Amino acid sequence: MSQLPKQRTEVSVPTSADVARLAGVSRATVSYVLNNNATVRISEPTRHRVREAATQLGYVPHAAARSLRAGHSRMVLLPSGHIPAGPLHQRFFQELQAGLRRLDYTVVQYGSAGLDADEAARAWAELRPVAVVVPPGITLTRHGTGVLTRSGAKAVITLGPEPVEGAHGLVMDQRRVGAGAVGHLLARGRRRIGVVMPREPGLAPFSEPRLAGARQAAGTAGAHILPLPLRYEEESAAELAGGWRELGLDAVFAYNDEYAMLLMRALQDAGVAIPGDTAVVGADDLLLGRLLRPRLSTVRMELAMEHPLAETIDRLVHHPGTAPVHHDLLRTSAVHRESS
Amino acid sequence: MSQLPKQRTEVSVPTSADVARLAGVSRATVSYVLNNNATVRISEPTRHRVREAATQLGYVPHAAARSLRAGHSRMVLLPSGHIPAGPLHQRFFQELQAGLRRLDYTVVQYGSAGLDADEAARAWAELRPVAVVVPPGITLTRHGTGVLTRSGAKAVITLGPEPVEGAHGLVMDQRRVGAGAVGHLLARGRRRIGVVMPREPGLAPFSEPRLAGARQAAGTAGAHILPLPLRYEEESAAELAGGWRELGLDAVFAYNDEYAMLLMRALQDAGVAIPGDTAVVGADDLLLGRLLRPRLSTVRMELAMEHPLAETIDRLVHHPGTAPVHHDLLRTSAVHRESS
DNA sequence: TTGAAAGCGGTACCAC
DNA sequence: GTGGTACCGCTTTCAA
Repeated sequence: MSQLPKQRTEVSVPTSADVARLAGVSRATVSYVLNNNATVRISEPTRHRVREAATQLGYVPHAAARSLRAGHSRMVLLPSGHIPAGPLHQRFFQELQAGLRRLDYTVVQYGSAGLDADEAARAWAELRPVAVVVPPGITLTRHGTGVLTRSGAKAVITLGPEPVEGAHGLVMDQRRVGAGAVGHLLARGRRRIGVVMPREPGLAPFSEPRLAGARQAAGTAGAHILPLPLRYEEESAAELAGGWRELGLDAVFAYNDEYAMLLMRALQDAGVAIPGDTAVVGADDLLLGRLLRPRLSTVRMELAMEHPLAETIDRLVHHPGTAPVHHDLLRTSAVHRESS
Repeated sequence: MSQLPKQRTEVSVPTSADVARLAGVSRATVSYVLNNNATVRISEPTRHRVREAATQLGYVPHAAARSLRAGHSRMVLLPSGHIPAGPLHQRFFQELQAGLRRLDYTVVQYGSAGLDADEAARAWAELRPVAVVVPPGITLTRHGTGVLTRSGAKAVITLGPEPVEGAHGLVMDQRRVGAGAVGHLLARGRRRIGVVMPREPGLAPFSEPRLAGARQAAGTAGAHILPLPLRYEEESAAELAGGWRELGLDAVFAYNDEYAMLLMRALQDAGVAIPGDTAVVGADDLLLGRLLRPRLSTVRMELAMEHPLAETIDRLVHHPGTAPVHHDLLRTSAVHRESS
């Protein structure tokens, strides 16, 4: 465009060469000093000059250049979707992140909403992460797993409801949630059980298996299951509650505590007695559910991990090639309160 | 350790050189073809052979190498903390992310919990992002801003309650929330107003300014403000409610709807009439708040953005050096329901 | 139309 | 102790 000798309006970013020049040493020395390389002995005055120069220039090493040279990164990639995580996942990721940081990994969440499964896997692979942890709600295919491992990922771990071939599966089988809720309702003598299916997009990876689990539990007992689509809005709940008696249900598993609270209020407003006419069970054991009257019965979820996931990942990184392992981590327990 | 000639158990990751070799062309040609470079004409047979080779090898370009060569990345970094985002922020980030993706940026969240402000800024700078968007709850210092811009970030934007020198501030002044709540309560004739201060760590960046805003609004009207520490647990709420009458309050702004629901239940259980004895106001306008009886009054929050943030960022990236701009985006409106 | 080669920033081997 | 230098994977200029 311009004939000018390359505009220099932007102050150029200092490199290790700049530090070397200012300190009057070579780039090699700069690298040794700043990385506290123990295999080589550098005199104290030199070390000082290098550090001085680095801080003076505001030098920050270039992670990409470093990992390019090293041939590997210490980045653990967590694809993230658009689903607001429940309390279980929040705690889980919190811990995972803290654990990985302690082991000196860089944890990065990559927003993958709106990409199809294989596009997404390719996009992740471009970053050359050393490990990828795919949360429930994000689809990972067999092909995607292949792309990731072939691009150098030492550990590909899926947390989704379904195991994926080639990836390690620390699976959280959502069917347990449905089964737990329905089991509880059956034990309390209920036989015609509605199961709320959120209409909100993106929740299907959770709601479908929960329904399947509910059906499974009901099947063996000869009980009846009826899916009930519901939007997370008062009008939708009022509508569902309006036709409630015609449904002939004596219980409902409401997907989670939030939908349960919504539906329970609508049922009460429609004159349905709880738990007299209909028992209501949620899931997640939210604090707010305990504030209702009647107090909301719920399915509590916990993760059964012998070892923190961060350490498992670290082990996989050091010993790759381990045959994929599949564990179901989800433990559920029905919590009986007053609504069932 | 071992004398073996470098274990080759791990299949090496295919590079553009591998693709070139397989296709019988040079690396340059591979780059041209795979990037659809329009400035150079490559024959159709060659293009085909290259693409063929790439898919056969499962070639995925190395993002770090690419941006190293290019001298810049298209990565927008979103540091993230450990604070569960409210509905406002969730929507906001959802939109931001989608918008940035449409403009072909790579959006990456970087877990920064447990790092001090300047360590964190340095860690972000190592990734050489082209832009950084710092959400409320993450501290960015003036120094941190300097580190980021000197490392090549074209846009540093803070969303925190406080503007930061050197960074663009799309500020969300949380004082408005407190002021809105208290203004509403004053208008309804309340004069002795409690303000719930969550004891949970990490919420101070929100709760402190909300309290300040409450004080400000009360000050001009000669009303009284009393901070009320509260843990998000039933016992803590029961304790607070137990000594309620001695506090002599006729209203409470409960930080947000969740704390409001918790406290309101405890007050009702302690025999405090709502809104008769004490008015309760939350914030966030959660659906669940509408399900209580009395329905929870709240402060609704919205963002007033003329332009989507993604486009603003894109503009800043193309025209850096723009003087930092500070806008307060937060618009609040008190929503009167039944609890006040 | 294609290829050779330089160079982005950092690390580590090998000389001196 | 310290410096020279090759190289990681990719893009792009310049020549052929």
